[in-house]
Amino acid sequence: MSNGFDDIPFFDEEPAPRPLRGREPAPPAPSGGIAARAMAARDQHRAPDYLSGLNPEQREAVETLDGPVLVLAGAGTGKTRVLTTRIAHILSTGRAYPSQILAVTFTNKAAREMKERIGVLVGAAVEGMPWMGTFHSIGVKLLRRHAELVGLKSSFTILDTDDVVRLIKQIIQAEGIDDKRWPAKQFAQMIDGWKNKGFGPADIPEGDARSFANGMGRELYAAYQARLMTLNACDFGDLLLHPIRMFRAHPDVLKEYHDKFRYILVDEYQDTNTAQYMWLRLLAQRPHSRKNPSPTPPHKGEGQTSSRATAGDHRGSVNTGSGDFAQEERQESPSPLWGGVGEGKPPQINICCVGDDDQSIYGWRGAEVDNILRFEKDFPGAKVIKLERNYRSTEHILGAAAHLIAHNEGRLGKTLFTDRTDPDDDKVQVHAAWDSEEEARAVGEEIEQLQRQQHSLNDMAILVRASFQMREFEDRFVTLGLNYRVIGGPRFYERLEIRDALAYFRLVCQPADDLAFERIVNTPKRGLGDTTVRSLHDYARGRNIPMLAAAADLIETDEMKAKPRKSLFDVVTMFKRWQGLLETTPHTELAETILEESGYTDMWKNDKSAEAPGRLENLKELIRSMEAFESMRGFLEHIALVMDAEQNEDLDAVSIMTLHSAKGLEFETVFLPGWEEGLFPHQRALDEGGRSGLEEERRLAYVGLTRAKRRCHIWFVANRRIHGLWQSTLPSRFLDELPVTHVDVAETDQSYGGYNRGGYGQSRFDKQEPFANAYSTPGWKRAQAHKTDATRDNWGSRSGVGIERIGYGESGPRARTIDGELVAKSKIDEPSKFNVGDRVFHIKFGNGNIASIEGNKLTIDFDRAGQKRVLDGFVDRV
DNA sequence: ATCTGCCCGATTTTT
DNA sequence: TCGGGCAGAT
Repeated sequence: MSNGFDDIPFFDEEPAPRPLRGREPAPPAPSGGIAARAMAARDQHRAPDYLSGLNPEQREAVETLDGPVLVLAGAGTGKTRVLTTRIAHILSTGRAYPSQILAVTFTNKAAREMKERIGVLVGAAVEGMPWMGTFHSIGVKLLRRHAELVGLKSSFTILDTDDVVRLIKQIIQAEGIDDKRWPAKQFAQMIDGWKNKGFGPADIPEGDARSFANGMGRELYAAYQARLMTLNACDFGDLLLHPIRMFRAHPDVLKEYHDKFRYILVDEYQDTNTAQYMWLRLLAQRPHSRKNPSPTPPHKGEGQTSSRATAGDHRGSVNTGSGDFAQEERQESPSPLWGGVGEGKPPQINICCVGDDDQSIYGWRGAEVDNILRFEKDFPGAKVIKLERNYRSTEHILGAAAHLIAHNEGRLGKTLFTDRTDPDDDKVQVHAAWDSEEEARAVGEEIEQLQRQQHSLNDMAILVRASFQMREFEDRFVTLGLNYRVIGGPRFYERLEIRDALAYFRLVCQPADDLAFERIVNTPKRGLGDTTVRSLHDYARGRNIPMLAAAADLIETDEMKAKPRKSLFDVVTMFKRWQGLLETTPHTELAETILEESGYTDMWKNDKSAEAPGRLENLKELIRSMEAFESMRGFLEHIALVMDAEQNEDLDAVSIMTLHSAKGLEFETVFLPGWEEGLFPHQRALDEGGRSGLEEERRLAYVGLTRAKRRCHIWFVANRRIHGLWQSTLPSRFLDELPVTHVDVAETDQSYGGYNRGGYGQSRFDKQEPFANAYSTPGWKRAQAHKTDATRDNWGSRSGVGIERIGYGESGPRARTIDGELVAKSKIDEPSKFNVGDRVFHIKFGNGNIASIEGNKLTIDFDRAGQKRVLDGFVDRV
């Protein structure tokens, strides 16, 4: 079973015998046994430290250890605290050993954080929790152990997206399909989508199979899987699917894990996809008692080795099965796996899922909100605990967020509250700006203002919908000399030189890694061009051997011309040498040797381009980061799964990131720019996702709002450049969905873009408290009074050009028409009423002369503001 | 092999 | 509009 990859032996994981409550034939509930009663009594008088300070709901979530539990944890309600305390509680009550707890998260960051926080509670015991990690890292662990059961060797490599795309491209080309017409990238996404749903090649819906490359979808997918097998490689999806397949095919193995995992905890359950859901179900089920319908204490079944997985389980293995088994399982809720009707007490499943349906924002990448909505059906008798007491934000922020999210249907329904009210708290501020440049400028000023009041930049964040919005803020902050950091930009591991170096290391550790081979065989240049690689490739494929092995063969023959043959000989010899050093030389030293001897570092040393020194620096950094690992293999494992680079924490800087990457974070002050129709909600979400797309966007808005602890500023602009074209935009419908009681329409002392809602203010979605009412607040009225005719002309409906649609591309069936609303749509064909040289006045930029005219767009040299491009509606002749 | 010019596309992102 | 990717030329 153990294959030498894991240093933790599987069967020796459990510490020396010590009576476990769970192993005794005692009833599960703490109301029964003597020990339990004693514990309950003790709890009443002297609850353990870690329980004090929990509110009643949190405490219930921590202490309900028996049976399925769903914790609906709203934003800022102490979710992580509950999760970590629950684990501490399980451990300290002796319910399970650390190694008997399966705790799954989505991201490495979450796993790290959880580990840290449990460490604080239980000390070194956290080190004994090998089954805490991401779905993928646990999947890898399972697979390394049982690789041979799914036809892999335990040394398999994990391919990242880039490798996958290159591989698929090869396959598409090998099939003689035009890879221009049928892009590999697109197909990689399709495969990813199928894998998210748990579909193997045999399982994909006929329509899907047909829609790619004239019906070749299924064949290509199968060819891809076959190729992965010969490469001894997995993609990310396989890290989930292979274990599922293995568990289905080998109930005995599954049973080992059933017996092992006494408690399962899942973080961010709303983000699970179908494959993850199936994976969890397999691990959480207790099929033992189906054979034996009489009520069985959960942990009694130690000796029931005869029990097997249910027949339903064997249906369609992931790769070979037929039919849509994911779908089938879906429809069976409550599933017989959980102990169906008339079968007596359902088997006990100590699974605890924590999540928030209102923060489900990853539907587009396969997450099924439905998993969380269906929890009670899936796990009959589940206890659902709502955490609604928020410890993060002001009442205004919570009020705004709650009112917004209430517009969604299909939610489990929570309302966050706080009892900390402070009359000094700011309401949520809504600001209008002329264009995105002004938006950035105004946000910059606001930040400087706060900075003058001694607020740390680290406490501020700008959360955007799409990353192109970041640039303008960056530009502005560079001008201002304001520190900022962009979170979630291009990553360390994605850099060319890092990927090259990793390819060398991969090939040393895993000689069958053809993708790595192809990447570096001619890097640095060795005169091994396309022709050589192609013949190597063909030879290797013909014999079904790795390319490195093929190279070793071919250099013995006269297949090749002398020059490439010599180069190839050198490559093969180098790799043989390095492989020999693998076990004897310290891995960091070996890494340096590899990069030196291969000529890779020299390649960059001889490169006189500006980036070269930086790349060399990155390579050094790469080797430095290897020091933390035991071996090169260990390092590669880490890099495959944990591909983030640490940020510089010391710097005091404003964070700029997307709303998606902000989930889980909090800041004193949050800026939410770009609340315009078409951008947020994003047009594509609307077009492709319809109603549910809109709801996901709304959840994204909810996530944005609830990141703020004390101050939240929302911005929308009148004009935004999209794909190089200036488009006039409408304020986001989400603004209409904010409650007037918690929101202020802010006046800025900048020139602002006043905005007249006209008939539009009648919210289309909000029956109760339309935000339009805010426009009768004193603040707004004052703002109105400042408006000049020039602005009204263009913001109002008088000039009546009208805008039919916003967003990009062709107008689709969902394009909105707002009668007589708003103007300033770019119109190239109509002659301008202005002439070059005209003296004009602009509300924001003052007086200037028209330098050129392009349709309704004017380039004006302003006396004070310099040259700007503006729409003709915004200026008047002087 | 390296450069140049043309064409396409253009949310969100983890593992 | 602007940048990345790729095909074709040098």
